[in-house]
Amino acid sequence: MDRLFSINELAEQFDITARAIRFYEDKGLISPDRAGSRRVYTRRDRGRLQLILRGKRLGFSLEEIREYLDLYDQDPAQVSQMQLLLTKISERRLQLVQQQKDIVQTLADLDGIQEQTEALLKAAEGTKP
Amino acid sequence: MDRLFSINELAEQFDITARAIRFYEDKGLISPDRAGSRRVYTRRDRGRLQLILRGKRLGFSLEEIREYLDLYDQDPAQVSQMQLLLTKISERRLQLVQQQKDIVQTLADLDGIQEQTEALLKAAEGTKP
DNA sequence: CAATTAGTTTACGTATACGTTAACTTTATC
DNA sequence: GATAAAGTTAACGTATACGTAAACTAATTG
Repeated sequence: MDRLFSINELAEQFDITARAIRFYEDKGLISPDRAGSRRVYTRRDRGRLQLILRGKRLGFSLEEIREYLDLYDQDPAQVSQMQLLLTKISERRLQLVQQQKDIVQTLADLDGIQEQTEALLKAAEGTKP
Repeated sequence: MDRLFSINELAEQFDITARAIRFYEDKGLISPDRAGSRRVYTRRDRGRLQLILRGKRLGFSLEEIREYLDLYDQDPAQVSQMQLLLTKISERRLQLVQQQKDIVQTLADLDGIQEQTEALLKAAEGTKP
């Protein structure tokens, strides 16, 4: 049940290139085991990759995503680091809430344009037949 | 009441550089009038700039934003273009809805990490005093 | 065992989104 | 009328996120 994946399997699953996955590794976002020289990915690695792609869809840079992944990895054993962690979380939260507002506004805008366009289409239908 | 703006006024208002604004013009996202050689921005131009920045916050490329702005500009007089317009709108809508889901999921993740961290902080408080 | 097939590293190339001088022109101010 | 302040174009530089080609190795398959 606990499958392992090759780099090309993951690439296919997520519709990205193996090159991209290697690049994320170069930048320290993911660290698969090796079997000899071959990269071997666990389900956990796969989950990380999913988080990376979600971060990208949200418009974050790979550097920002790396910081974000660190939030998950932090074993918050050291109290000194925990406050920093909470600070980063609330910063990230502010960005995301702003994005939510932007999306709501943009979807409303699109609604408007769509309605106008559809109305004009209907009017045009009545004209020609 | 219908103010005009210089490039540096706009730059300051939106906390970006004049260079960025000129760059958006180079890429065809905005086309201010000129007074001699100086760029002069109307309130409408200002609105466009706001849309550009919103698009950026949503992670769209300038090229995508240009297409998006075209949705606003389209005088949908030609029926043939209207169907294309509606198609683009629904494509954009799919992206934004996916982003909404991503944000909800990510905020939930952050909630989890934050709760855990705060619980650990409280436990640590009880330990040392 | 020859030949795919899959994977590896290294290195250079490229699109995007500006930053940063440089050299020049207007416009405003003293 | 000199000088500063604001603006202009042109050109080169830079960080990010990969694409692409080369040259190699290891594993599988007929």
